[in-house]
Amino acid sequence: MPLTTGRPAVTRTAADVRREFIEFFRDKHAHAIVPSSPVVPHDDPTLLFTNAGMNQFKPYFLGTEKPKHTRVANTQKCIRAGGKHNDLDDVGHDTYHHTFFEMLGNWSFGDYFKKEAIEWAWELLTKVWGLDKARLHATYFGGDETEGLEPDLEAKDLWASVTDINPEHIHPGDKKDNFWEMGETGPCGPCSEIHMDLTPDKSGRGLVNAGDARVIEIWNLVFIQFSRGPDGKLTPLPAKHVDTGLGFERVTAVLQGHNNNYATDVFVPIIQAIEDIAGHIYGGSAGVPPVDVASGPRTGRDVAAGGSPAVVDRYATIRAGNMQDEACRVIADHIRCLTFALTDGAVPDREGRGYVLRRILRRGIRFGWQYLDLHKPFLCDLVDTVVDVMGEAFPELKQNPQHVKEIIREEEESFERTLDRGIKIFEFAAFDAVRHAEIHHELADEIEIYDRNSNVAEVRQVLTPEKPLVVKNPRRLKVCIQDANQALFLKYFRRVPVIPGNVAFILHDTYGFPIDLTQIMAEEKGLQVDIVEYERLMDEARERARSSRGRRDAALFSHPKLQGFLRIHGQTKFIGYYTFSANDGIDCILTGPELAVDSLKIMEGETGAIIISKTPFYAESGGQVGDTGDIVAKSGLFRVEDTQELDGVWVHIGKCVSGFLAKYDPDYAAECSRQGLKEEAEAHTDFVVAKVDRSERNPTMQNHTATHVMNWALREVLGENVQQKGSLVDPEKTRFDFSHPRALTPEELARIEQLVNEKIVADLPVYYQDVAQEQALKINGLRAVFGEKYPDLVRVMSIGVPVEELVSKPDNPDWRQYSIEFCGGTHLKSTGEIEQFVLVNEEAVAKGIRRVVGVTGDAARAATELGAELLNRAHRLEAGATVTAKAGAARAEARGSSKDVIPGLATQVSELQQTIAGATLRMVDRMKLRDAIAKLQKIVKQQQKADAADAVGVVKQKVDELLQAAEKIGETTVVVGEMPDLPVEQLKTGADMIKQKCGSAAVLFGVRGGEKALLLAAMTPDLIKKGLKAGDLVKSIAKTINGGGGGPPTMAQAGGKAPEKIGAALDAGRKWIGEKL
RNA sequence: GGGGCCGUAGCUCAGUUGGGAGAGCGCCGCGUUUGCAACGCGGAGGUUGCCGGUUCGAUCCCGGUCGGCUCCA
Repeated sequence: MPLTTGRPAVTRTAADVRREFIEFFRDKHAHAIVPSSPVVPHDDPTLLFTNAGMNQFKPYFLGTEKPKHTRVANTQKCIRAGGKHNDLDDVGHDTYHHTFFEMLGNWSFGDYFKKEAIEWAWELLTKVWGLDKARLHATYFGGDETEGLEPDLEAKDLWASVTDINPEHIHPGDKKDNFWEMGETGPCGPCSEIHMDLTPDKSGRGLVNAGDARVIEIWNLVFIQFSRGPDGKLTPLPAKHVDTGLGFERVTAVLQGHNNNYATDVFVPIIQAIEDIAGHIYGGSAGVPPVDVASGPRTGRDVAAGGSPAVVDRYATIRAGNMQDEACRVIADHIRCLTFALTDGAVPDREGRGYVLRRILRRGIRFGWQYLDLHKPFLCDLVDTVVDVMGEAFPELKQNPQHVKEIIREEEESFERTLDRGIKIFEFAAFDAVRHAEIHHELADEIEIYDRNSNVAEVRQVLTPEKPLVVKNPRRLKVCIQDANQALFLKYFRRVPVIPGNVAFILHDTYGFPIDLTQIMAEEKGLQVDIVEYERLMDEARERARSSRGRRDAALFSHPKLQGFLRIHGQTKFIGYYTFSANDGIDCILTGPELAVDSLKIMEGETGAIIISKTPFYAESGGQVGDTGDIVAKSGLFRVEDTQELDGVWVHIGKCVSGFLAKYDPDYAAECSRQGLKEEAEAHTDFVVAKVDRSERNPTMQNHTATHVMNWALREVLGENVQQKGSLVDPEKTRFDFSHPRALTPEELARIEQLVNEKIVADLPVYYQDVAQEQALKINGLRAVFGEKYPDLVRVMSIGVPVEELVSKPDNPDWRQYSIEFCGGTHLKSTGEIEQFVLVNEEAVAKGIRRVVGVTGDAARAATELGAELLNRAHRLEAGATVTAKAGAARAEARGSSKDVIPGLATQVSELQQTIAGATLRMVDRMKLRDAIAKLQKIVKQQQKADAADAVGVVKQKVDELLQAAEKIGETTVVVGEMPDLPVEQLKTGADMIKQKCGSAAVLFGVRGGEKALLLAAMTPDLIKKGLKAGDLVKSIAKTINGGGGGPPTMAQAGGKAPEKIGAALDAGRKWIGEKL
């Protein structure tokens, strides 16, 4: 099946394809080559993963940034999983869906357009790569009446005129296939796709865009020429762009003569590595000559290396339904995805993109586990192969593969535990289901259920076929896991020979056991899963999650109004670096539930957002929170609670707290004037004053500048490997996440604090200046966030040395002694204004990532003082406790009794602990306090133990005394008397002693304890039979001591608030016993 | 962002109308046995994650918090 007409396909490797694409656009058509952006978009929280080549060029299309080059080409690593189009479940099942893939692309930003894009694509495919023209089809946008869009005849004609494509191979396509949009609004335009016909006889004409695997799309040429406004209308763009995407894996497959991406040298080495680990032969022996016994069994290597054209490549064979092969494909795909994602800084986690990765990872493990019998970590061992295959094109893979492997290994081990647990639960459920079926069919019509751990048959329950048990509370499942006891199965499971839906659901929802694994395991045992019920429960759970969401930010981000606004008014001018108030007319007022209503006015009590053309309010960015403050008009006051920036527009979100504010609109005002609405007219021509709340902004600036100094100090103390992973700066604190393998020691924390405070004392001036990115990146010691994308002109901030000096001598080694960062945030004039800095927390947020929290100024002072005071308190307690413990021991010996040697120590320690938990303290102080409290708790424990030992002696003595004074009624000893104020357990032991000694005894103790009274009663079994129940006794006399009580017949207690009535209560008790006996 | 589950002895975990904290394994001691495996007897080991509330009384009920697991968006 020759797909090309040029030189033999086998000689062109994947690396050749990638290189030839790049060379073609660079050398022949003057494109600048840019590196792939990371697959994890650190700067775009709305996007899970980079899922298209255009992601990094989005600002150019939107017009918010100017491109450096007008024509660009590259290969972009992409991950498609977890987001809108989630084909995770198809991966491996077919031969062309991937979680990770490369997108080759060429772009024009207002440079060339349709003609060149079409001409060059055709040139590359047919002339350079020699693809068979008879197999290539092109599509163009066929127009759409509802949109009022004409067909893209320009593209159609170009195909016919600038290429030599068979005119019958040019097909129109509808809006779904041939009109591309970036989102609800924004740049869009018709596109033209190139499809490859893989049918043996080149008869695939009719299958273009039919979703048939035999004719696949390989290249999409998008012509961006419109912008869709918020009203849904399309307006032509002044600058027209080209955005193309050529699926690297697909085109490589085609060029190597395959209709199967896994047969290319992109995947074969990985599949071979899997074969070696699993001992499975992919593609089986189909078409492979018999094994040569003398040279041993064939391995994958032989075939790939052999390259004998006579042999059908078994990596190209698809054995439908062969799950071992499918597992190999799944694993090969997933390990590529994981290696790239982890390399670019993502980490498997239980939420967000980390969760998507975890799912991919687990899917890989599961396929290996289920179909290839790989029950030990194996994915981690495949990382090296991926690095071998891809490391040349993506050198970042070679940086630290060991790290990637470790993360994967740990995940594999933890999933193994999950599987183990799930399998146990499943097996009990399965056993139960089978068991019940048998009972139902073969055995008696009545089953006795015995209590566990009891050899004597104590019948608890009798089941009959007419009275099946139904699971009332499926959570009780765990009972069955621990007890290999059939009685409990019967108790908790339905009598049906299927795995109940709720069991399957809980396995999935709570224990993370994949449903299809449950099903497969059930099939193996000849059981079924109640999948209908399972799905119902899943839907229910989904509905719960869906109904309870709704975030303002998300709504705002997707708000189409702002896009339209941007075009009319342009970007907001931020003037807040040096000024804190501005005078301007209101450009736009947004109100309504999702800020969706474009209003003329905002009234008192209404929440909404205000947009003005210049503002001193800092919008949340670079970790610094948005400013708060007021927007003041003559007619009213708007309180700004948060400031956000969207594509260059500053949005002041808050509430109108008095009067009203009106949009600046002279025309409307004139209209109002004509109608005699004077006040209204004034409001619409009023300039408002936007004032930042300094009481919040000042500490925020303190914290932000401190963050920079701290970032520098962290590297000084912990080394070069400290990479910023995130930060949050608000008026209260600075929170900073960075890569570091272990917890910080108290010494390190103290050293960091010290370095920062030294810089504060030195009162270094803060400098900033906009510098070309290229130039700025050369500065020695400059800190940038890994993976963050910066504009071409960056704001460089440096502390202690002017930016000009840095730029003039970028490689000066001294620069490492200064904090130099890219930053758009607001800062102090000099470090002295930070006043003081302390670290108040240090913790792990993910493997290899630590988080520190620091405070400045007054908060730092307060934390330091409080720490000193609490430490003082702890030390005093400790000193006191040690002394009194000794004295107390002596006294206890002398008196033979001691309830509490150090009065209130336990309470004081617990109070101290509570204070610490909620307080802002220096981390080093907190650590010291923790140690001190641990010591104190030890003392408390020792004391309690000693007390208990003492009490036993006291109880014994007291019991003897009471026994001597006890009266005897018949065979029964009646012991009624007062006991010392001891822990209840000790008193109960005393009552037990009496019961044991006497054989038949009624016991009633009374205790006076400060403001409380306690009664404790106990009865021997013979008396219970006679109707003397301890519970009844205390209930009947509890009211005497102004309290209440109860308990089982053998032992009961009551409490009350009248200790002086103990005597009376005991008398009443004595009388009660006497009457009953 | 919203759910679910778990936290009890060194380990694995039991423990329901709320009423004196348990089992198995492991550990220590003694015994049985030619020895091993095994068994028998005895013992140590607990702030029931932490804080608060309800109650005469909380491992148990309620609220909060910390940590682990898990699902959905």
